[in-house]
Amino acid sequence: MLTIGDLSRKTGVKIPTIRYYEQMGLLDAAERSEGNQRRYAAPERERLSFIKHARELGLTIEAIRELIDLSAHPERPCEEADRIAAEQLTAVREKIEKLRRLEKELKRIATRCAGDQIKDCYVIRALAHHEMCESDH
Amino acid sequence: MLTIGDLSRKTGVKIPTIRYYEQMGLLDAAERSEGNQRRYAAPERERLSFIKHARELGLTIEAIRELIDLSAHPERPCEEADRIAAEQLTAVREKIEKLRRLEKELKRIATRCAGDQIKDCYVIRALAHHEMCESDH
DNA sequence: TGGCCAATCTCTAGTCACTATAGAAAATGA
DNA sequence: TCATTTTCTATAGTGACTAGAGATTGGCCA
Repeated sequence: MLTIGDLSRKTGVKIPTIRYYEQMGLLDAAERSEGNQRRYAAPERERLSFIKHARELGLTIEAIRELIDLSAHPERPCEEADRIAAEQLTAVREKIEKLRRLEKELKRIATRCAGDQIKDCYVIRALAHHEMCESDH
Repeated sequence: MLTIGDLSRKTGVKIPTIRYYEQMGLLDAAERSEGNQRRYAAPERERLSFIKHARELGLTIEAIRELIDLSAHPERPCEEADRIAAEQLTAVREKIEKLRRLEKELKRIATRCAGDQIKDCYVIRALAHHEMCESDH
Protein backbone atom coordinates (compact mmCIF):
# COMPACT_ATOMS: atom_id res chain seq x y z
CA MET A 1 0.00 0.00 0.00
CA LEU A 2 1.21 3.47 -0.91
CA THR A 3 1.05 6.50 1.32
CA ILE A 4 -0.23 9.70 -0.22
CA GLY A 5 3.38 10.86 -0.53
CA ASP A 6 4.38 7.70 -2.43
CA LEU A 7 1.40 8.11 -4.73
CA SER A 8 2.29 11.72 -5.29
CA ARG A 9 5.87 10.89 -6.24
CA LYS A 10 4.83 8.06 -8.52
CA THR A 11 2.18 10.02 -10.40
CA GLY A 12 3.62 13.51 -10.24
CA VAL A 13 0.37 14.85 -8.76
CA LYS A 14 0.87 17.01 -5.68
CA ILE A 15 -0.45 15.83 -2.34
CA PRO A 16 -3.00 18.60 -1.80
CA THR A 17 -4.21 18.02 -5.35
CA ILE A 18 -4.81 14.34 -4.60
CA ARG A 19 -6.87 15.28 -1.57
CA TYR A 20 -8.68 17.85 -3.69
CA TYR A 21 -9.58 15.20 -6.29
CA GLU A 22 -10.92 13.00 -3.52
CA GLN A 23 -13.01 15.88 -2.24
CA MET A 24 -14.31 16.54 -5.76
CA GLY A 25 -15.32 12.89 -6.08
CA LEU A 26 -12.84 11.97 -8.82
CA LEU A 27 -11.12 9.56 -6.48
CA ASP A 28 -13.08 7.34 -4.12
CA ALA A 29 -12.52 8.04 -0.46
CA ALA A 30 -9.21 6.34 0.25
CA GLU A 31 -8.73 3.45 2.63
CA ARG A 32 -7.17 4.54 5.90
CA SER A 33 -4.39 3.26 8.14
CA GLU A 34 -5.05 2.74 11.85
CA GLY A 35 -3.85 6.27 12.41
CA ASN A 36 -6.25 7.65 9.80
CA GLN A 37 -3.76 8.18 7.01
CA ARG A 38 -4.71 7.49 3.40
CA ARG A 39 -3.42 4.27 1.82
CA TYR A 40 -3.54 3.51 -1.90
CA ALA A 41 -3.15 0.46 -4.12
CA ALA A 42 -2.75 -0.04 -7.86
CA PRO A 43 -6.32 0.77 -8.99
CA GLU A 44 -6.29 4.15 -7.29
CA ARG A 45 -2.94 4.87 -8.85
CA GLU A 46 -4.32 4.07 -12.29
CA ARG A 47 -7.34 6.22 -11.68
CA LEU A 48 -5.13 9.11 -10.65
CA SER A 49 -2.98 8.71 -13.76
CA PHE A 50 -6.13 8.80 -15.85
CA ILE A 51 -7.17 12.03 -14.15
CA LYS A 52 -3.76 13.57 -14.56
CA HIS A 53 -3.59 12.69 -18.21
CA ALA A 54 -7.06 14.05 -18.86
CA ARG A 55 -6.23 17.28 -17.03
CA GLU A 56 -3.08 17.69 -19.10
CA LEU A 57 -5.27 17.36 -22.17
CA GLY A 58 -7.35 20.23 -20.82
CA LEU A 59 -10.46 18.34 -19.74
CA THR A 60 -12.34 19.94 -16.87
CA ILE A 61 -12.95 18.16 -13.60
CA GLU A 62 -16.57 17.89 -14.68
CA ALA A 63 -15.71 16.22 -17.99
CA ILE A 64 -13.40 13.82 -16.22
CA ARG A 65 -16.13 12.96 -13.78
CA GLU A 66 -18.38 12.10 -16.73
CA LEU A 67 -15.72 9.86 -18.25
CA ILE A 68 -15.19 8.07 -14.95
CA ASP A 69 -18.91 7.50 -14.62
CA LEU A 70 -18.94 6.15 -18.17
CA SER A 71 -16.08 3.78 -17.53
CA ALA A 72 -18.04 2.35 -14.62
CA HIS A 73 -20.58 1.12 -17.19
CA PRO A 74 -18.55 -0.91 -19.70
CA GLU A 75 -21.63 -2.16 -21.53
CA ARG A 76 -22.84 1.27 -22.57
CA PRO A 77 -22.11 2.67 -26.04
CA CYS A 78 -19.03 4.81 -26.16
CA GLU A 79 -20.60 7.67 -28.08
CA GLU A 80 -20.60 9.81 -24.98
CA ALA A 81 -16.88 9.35 -24.44
CA ASP A 82 -16.27 10.13 -28.10
CA ARG A 83 -18.36 13.25 -27.79
CA ILE A 84 -16.38 14.48 -24.78
CA ALA A 85 -13.08 13.95 -26.57
CA ALA A 86 -14.40 15.61 -29.73
CA GLU A 87 -15.68 18.61 -27.79
CA GLN A 88 -12.32 18.96 -26.16
CA LEU A 89 -10.63 18.81 -29.55
CA THR A 90 -12.86 21.58 -30.86
CA ALA A 91 -12.16 23.70 -27.80
CA VAL A 92 -8.42 23.22 -28.18
CA ARG A 93 -8.55 24.16 -31.85
CA GLU A 94 -10.46 27.32 -31.07
CA LYS A 95 -7.94 28.27 -28.43
CA ILE A 96 -5.09 27.75 -30.87
CA GLU A 97 -6.80 29.90 -33.48
CA LYS A 98 -7.33 32.71 -31.00
CA LEU A 99 -3.78 32.54 -29.74
CA ARG A 100 -2.43 32.63 -33.29
CA ARG A 101 -4.18 35.93 -33.90
CA LEU A 102 -2.82 37.28 -30.63
CA GLU A 103 0.65 36.13 -31.54
CA LYS A 104 0.52 38.03 -34.79
CA GLU A 105 -0.62 41.16 -33.04
CA LEU A 106 1.93 40.92 -30.27
CA LYS A 107 4.71 40.26 -32.74
CA ARG A 108 3.88 43.47 -34.51
CA ILE A 109 3.63 45.35 -31.26
CA ALA A 110 6.74 43.92 -29.63
CA THR A 111 9.15 44.38 -32.53
CA ARG A 112 8.27 47.69 -33.98
CA CYS A 113 9.06 50.25 -31.33
CA ALA A 114 10.32 53.35 -33.09
CA GLY A 115 11.04 55.86 -30.34
CA ASP A 116 13.07 55.15 -27.26
CA GLN A 117 10.91 57.05 -24.83
CA ILE A 118 7.55 56.01 -23.46
CA LYS A 119 5.86 58.92 -25.17
CA ASP A 120 6.73 57.44 -28.58
CA CYS A 121 6.46 53.81 -27.51
CA TYR A 122 4.68 51.64 -30.04
CA VAL A 123 3.66 49.13 -27.39
CA ILE A 124 1.79 51.73 -25.40
CA ARG A 125 0.24 53.31 -28.46
CA ALA A 126 -0.81 49.99 -29.96
CA LEU A 127 -2.51 48.95 -26.75
CA ALA A 128 -4.31 52.27 -26.56
CA HIS A 129 -5.60 52.10 -30.11
CA HIS A 130 -7.29 48.95 -31.18
CA GLU A 131 -7.73 50.29 -34.70
CA MET A 132 -3.98 49.82 -35.20
CA CYS A 133 -4.61 46.08 -35.06
CA GLU A 134 -4.74 44.06 -38.22
CA SER A 135 -6.98 41.23 -37.10
CA ASP A 136 -9.96 41.31 -34.82
CA HIS A 137 -9.94 39.89 -31.33
CA MET B 1 -20.33 62.58 -18.95
CA LEU B 2 -21.05 58.90 -19.28
CA THR B 3 -22.70 56.72 -16.69
CA ILE B 4 -21.10 53.38 -15.94
CA GLY B 5 -23.76 51.76 -18.12
CA ASP B 6 -22.93 54.03 -21.07
CA LEU B 7 -19.25 53.32 -20.64
CA SER B 8 -19.95 49.61 -20.48
CA ARG B 9 -21.96 49.68 -23.71
CA LYS B 10 -19.37 51.79 -25.51
CA THR B 11 -16.37 49.69 -24.52
CA GLY B 12 -17.95 46.27 -24.22
CA VAL B 13 -16.62 45.87 -20.70
CA LYS B 14 -19.24 44.69 -18.22
CA ILE B 15 -20.27 46.99 -15.40
CA PRO B 16 -18.99 44.83 -12.52
CA THR B 17 -15.71 44.45 -14.40
CA ILE B 18 -15.33 48.24 -14.64
CA ARG B 19 -15.84 48.54 -10.89
CA TYR B 20 -13.40 45.68 -10.42
CA TYR B 21 -10.75 47.47 -12.46
CA GLU B 22 -11.26 50.56 -10.35
CA GLN B 23 -10.85 48.50 -7.21
CA MET B 24 -7.67 46.95 -8.63
CA GLY B 25 -6.28 50.41 -9.32
CA LEU B 26 -6.27 50.13 -13.13
CA LEU B 27 -8.81 52.92 -13.34
CA ASP B 28 -8.61 55.97 -11.10
CA ALA B 29 -11.49 56.37 -8.67
CA ALA B 30 -14.24 57.81 -10.86
CA GLU B 31 -15.82 61.20 -10.40
CA ARG B 32 -19.23 60.99 -8.80
CA SER B 33 -22.61 62.55 -9.44
CA GLU B 34 -24.50 64.25 -6.61
CA GLY B 35 -26.18 60.94 -5.94
CA ASN B 36 -22.83 59.14 -5.73
CA GLN B 37 -22.94 57.47 -9.12
CA ARG B 38 -19.80 57.14 -11.23
CA ARG B 39 -19.38 59.54 -14.15
CA TYR B 40 -16.82 59.12 -16.90
CA ALA B 41 -15.32 61.30 -19.65
CA ALA B 42 -13.12 60.56 -22.68
CA PRO B 43 -9.81 59.88 -20.89
CA GLU B 44 -11.32 57.20 -18.68
CA ARG B 45 -12.92 55.64 -21.70
CA GLU B 46 -9.55 55.51 -23.47
CA ARG B 47 -7.91 54.04 -20.41
CA LEU B 48 -10.58 51.36 -20.23
CA SER B 49 -10.15 50.52 -23.92
CA PHE B 50 -6.43 50.18 -23.32
CA ILE B 51 -7.10 47.77 -20.46
CA LYS B 52 -9.59 45.78 -22.48
CA HIS B 53 -7.26 45.48 -25.41
CA ALA B 54 -4.37 44.41 -23.21
CA ARG B 55 -6.54 41.82 -21.48
CA GLU B 56 -7.64 40.42 -24.83
CA LEU B 57 -3.97 40.06 -25.66
CA GLY B 58 -3.59 38.01 -22.50
CA LEU B 59 -1.72 40.48 -20.31
CA THR B 60 -2.33 40.07 -16.61
CA ILE B 61 -3.78 42.82 -14.47
CA GLU B 62 -0.33 43.18 -12.96
CA ALA B 63 1.34 43.64 -16.35
CA ILE B 64 -1.28 46.19 -17.33
CA ARG B 65 -0.70 48.07 -14.12
CA GLU B 66 3.01 48.23 -14.99
CA LEU B 67 2.24 49.59 -18.46
CA ILE B 68 -0.09 52.21 -17.04
CA ASP B 69 2.57 53.28 -14.57
CA LEU B 70 5.04 53.48 -17.44
CA SER B 71 2.76 55.59 -19.57
CA ALA B 72 2.51 58.05 -16.69
CA HIS B 73 6.23 58.73 -17.20
CA PRO B 74 6.57 59.65 -20.87
CA GLU B 75 10.23 60.61 -20.53
CA ARG B 76 11.40 57.18 -19.43
CA PRO B 77 12.94 54.73 -21.90
CA CYS B 78 10.43 52.31 -23.33
CA GLU B 79 12.54 49.21 -22.80
CA GLU B 80 10.28 48.12 -19.99
CA ALA B 81 7.20 48.30 -22.16
CA ASP B 82 9.00 46.37 -24.88
CA ARG B 83 10.01 43.75 -22.36
CA ILE B 84 6.43 43.29 -21.15
CA ALA B 85 5.18 42.86 -24.70
CA ALA B 86 8.01 40.48 -25.56
CA GLU B 87 7.37 38.37 -22.48
CA GLN B 88 3.74 38.16 -23.41
CA LEU B 89 4.67 37.08 -26.91
CA THR B 90 6.88 34.32 -25.56
CA ALA B 91 4.12 33.15 -23.23
CA VAL B 92 1.61 33.06 -26.08
CA ARG B 93 3.99 31.08 -28.26
CA GLU B 94 4.56 28.55 -25.53
CA LYS B 95 0.83 28.15 -25.04
CA ILE B 96 0.33 27.60 -28.76
CA GLU B 97 3.06 24.96 -28.83
CA LYS B 98 1.53 23.11 -25.92
CA LEU B 99 -1.94 23.23 -27.39
CA ARG B 100 -0.67 21.93 -30.72
CA ARG B 101 0.66 18.83 -29.02
CA LEU B 102 -2.63 18.37 -27.22
CA GLU B 103 -4.52 18.78 -30.46
CA LYS B 104 -2.51 16.02 -32.06
CA GLU B 105 -3.16 13.71 -29.14
CA LEU B 106 -6.86 14.47 -28.93
CA LYS B 107 -7.26 14.04 -32.67
CA ARG B 108 -5.87 10.54 -32.40
CA ILE B 109 -8.00 9.80 -29.39
CA ALA B 110 -11.23 11.26 -30.70
CA THR B 111 -11.22 9.70 -34.13
CA ARG B 112 -9.99 6.22 -33.59
CA CYS B 113 -12.58 4.50 -31.48
CA ALA B 114 -12.73 0.89 -32.57
CA GLY B 115 -15.35 -0.74 -30.38
CA ASP B 116 -18.78 0.62 -29.76
CA GLN B 117 -18.94 -0.16 -26.08
CA ILE B 118 -17.18 1.63 -23.26
CA LYS B 119 -15.15 -1.45 -22.47
CA ASP B 120 -13.42 -1.18 -25.85
CA CYS B 121 -13.50 2.60 -26.02
CA TYR B 122 -10.29 4.09 -27.31
CA VAL B 123 -10.93 7.39 -25.55
CA ILE B 124 -11.11 5.76 -22.17
CA ARG B 125 -8.13 3.50 -22.82
CA ALA B 126 -6.00 6.32 -24.18
CA LEU B 127 -6.69 8.46 -21.17
CA ALA B 128 -5.82 5.62 -18.85
CA HIS B 129 -2.54 4.85 -20.55
CA HIS B 130 -0.24 7.71 -21.18
CA GLU B 131 2.24 5.44 -22.93
CA MET B 132 -0.21 5.27 -25.86
CA CYS B 133 0.62 8.94 -26.46
CA GLU B 134 2.99 9.94 -29.21
CA SER B 135 4.24 13.24 -27.84
CA ASP B 136 4.97 14.20 -24.30
CA HIS B 137 2.80 16.59 -22.34
C1' DT C 1 10.92 1.78 24.97
C1' DG C 2 11.64 6.65 24.35
C1' DG C 3 12.64 10.30 21.51
C1' DC C 4 12.78 12.65 17.33
C1' DC C 5 11.62 14.37 12.96
C1' DA C 6 9.38 13.85 8.69
C1' DA C 7 4.99 12.89 6.89
C1' DT C 8 0.30 13.27 7.25
C1' DC C 9 -4.14 14.92 9.01
C1' DT C 10 -8.12 18.62 8.83
C1' DC C 11 -9.58 23.09 8.13
C1' DT C 12 -9.37 27.58 6.43
C1' DA C 13 -7.96 31.08 3.39
C1' DG C 14 -5.66 32.78 -0.74
C1' DT C 15 -4.93 32.83 -5.93
C1' DC C 16 -6.77 35.14 -10.65
C1' DA C 17 -10.04 37.67 -13.10
C1' DC C 18 -13.96 38.10 -12.91
C1' DT C 19 -19.40 37.04 -12.15
C1' DA C 20 -23.54 36.85 -9.44
C1' DT C 21 -26.54 38.13 -5.85
C1' DA C 22 -28.99 40.97 -2.30
C1' DG C 23 -30.88 44.94 -0.64
C1' DA C 24 -30.88 49.89 -0.82
C1' DA C 25 -30.66 54.33 -3.14
C1' DA C 26 -30.83 57.31 -7.31
C1' DA C 27 -32.25 58.58 -11.97
C1' DT C 28 -35.45 58.62 -15.68
C1' DG C 29 -39.81 58.57 -18.34
C1' DA C 30 -45.06 58.64 -18.50
C1' DT D 1 -46.23 61.02 -8.60
C1' DC D 2 -45.19 56.71 -9.51
C1' DA D 3 -43.03 52.84 -11.67
C1' DT D 4 -39.25 51.11 -13.83
C1' DT D 5 -34.52 51.01 -14.70
C1' DT D 6 -29.96 51.90 -13.28
C1' DT D 7 -26.65 52.25 -10.00
C1' DC D 8 -24.70 51.71 -5.40
C1' DT D 9 -22.03 48.71 -1.79
C1' DA D 10 -20.79 44.51 0.09
C1' DT D 11 -20.39 39.74 0.00
C1' DA D 12 -19.94 35.23 -1.94
C1' DG D 13 -19.11 32.07 -5.77
C1' DT D 14 -16.36 30.27 -9.89
C1' DG D 15 -12.36 26.56 -11.26
C1' DA D 16 -8.53 24.17 -10.07
C1' DC D 17 -5.75 24.27 -7.27
C1' DT D 18 -1.97 26.14 -3.54
C1' DA D 19 -0.45 27.61 1.01
C1' DG D 20 -0.56 27.79 5.80
C1' DA D 21 -1.63 26.64 10.80
C1' DG D 22 -1.76 23.49 14.33
C1' DA D 23 -2.39 18.73 15.69
C1' DT D 24 -1.45 13.77 15.06
C1' DT D 25 0.97 9.60 13.19
C1' DG D 26 4.81 6.74 11.29
C1' DG D 27 9.23 5.00 11.07
C1' DC D 28 13.88 4.88 12.55
C1' DC D 29 17.78 4.92 15.87
C1' DA D 30 19.75 4.23 20.38
